Amino acid sequence: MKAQAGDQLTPDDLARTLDGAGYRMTDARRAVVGLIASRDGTFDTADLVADARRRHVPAARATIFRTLEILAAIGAVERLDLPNGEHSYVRCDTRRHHHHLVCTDCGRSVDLEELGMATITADVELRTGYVIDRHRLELFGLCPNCQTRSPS
Amino acid sequence: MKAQAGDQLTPDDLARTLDGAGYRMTDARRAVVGLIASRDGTFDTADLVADARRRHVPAARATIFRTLEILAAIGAVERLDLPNGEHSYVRCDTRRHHHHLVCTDCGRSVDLEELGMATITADVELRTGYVIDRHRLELFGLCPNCQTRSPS
DNA sequence: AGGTAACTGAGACTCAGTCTCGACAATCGA
DNA sequence: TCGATTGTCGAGACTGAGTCTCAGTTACCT
Repeated sequence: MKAQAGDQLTPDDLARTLDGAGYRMTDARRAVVGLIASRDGTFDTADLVADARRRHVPAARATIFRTLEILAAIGAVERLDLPNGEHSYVRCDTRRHHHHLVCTDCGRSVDLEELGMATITADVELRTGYVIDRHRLELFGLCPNCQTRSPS
Repeated sequence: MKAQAGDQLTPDDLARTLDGAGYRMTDARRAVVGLIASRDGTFDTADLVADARRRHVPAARATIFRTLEILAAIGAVERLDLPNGEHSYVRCDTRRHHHHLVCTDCGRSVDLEELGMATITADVELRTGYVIDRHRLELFGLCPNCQTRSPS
């Protein structure tokens, strides 16, 4: 795993993206972005709220929700639905269309581009007559680390 | 689409399945199954609760939640996460592994089997070292009906 | 520097989903 | 057929994620 927090979603990288999308760069948003950047794998809003309190970061609960919404809108973060029904978020290391492969043990996630879904959706459109305009694909399993650690 | 309510999830078909899985067949469950059978496309718990009240069906809110949980466990129903973040359910017309193609307009859904995901997950396993044990794939678009009705 | 619209924090609010618990009923063995 | 057992039910309290409101603050444009 050489993907340290850093290739994406550094505070100033984000600042530029936010700015480009017409959002203001505020202390609170910088703070939330900082919290996310220091997170590894999937996280949920409760995690961030707890982090904020623990580290005395100035970001109220509502602000964390609002900021996540914006980050999701600009594709810096994505909302996942875990197999157990819970919601969580992941940082996205690319802004292009992609999918996530999530470790069900440690929550660490890998971005996957170009999985050949276009072929599949085209085929389904032919078979069903639907016009498909979006899909959700999430893969779950054990990362190499957790495979060795928990030999179940 | 010739899949009328009926090839699956008729009350007595369900009764057999429930029984086979060690669950009791009760009036309340029969009632909930009836509500679901008369539903078309995706629906959520609020829909069923409203249906139950309207039709004076004896099934309390908690019971509807509990029954849906069981039906999901035996694969008669599946929980979806709509693009807008809401949860909903669909009847499953097959008990085998499959995916859903949902119309974002009317909510009608088609079951899709065998989309070639095995190839994709095998490829991803090779590339990432993860062991993938489950995935979630949902397709969204407009059904043939809604395409002609809403030419947006 | 000043004006303005966007943003923030605090906390009230909503509502899906869960839990509790006493009453009830499906199933099984006799 | 009749209890006993144990799963299930209804009603309503409870929980917690997510939203909303509103008065005060702040980033940004000029």
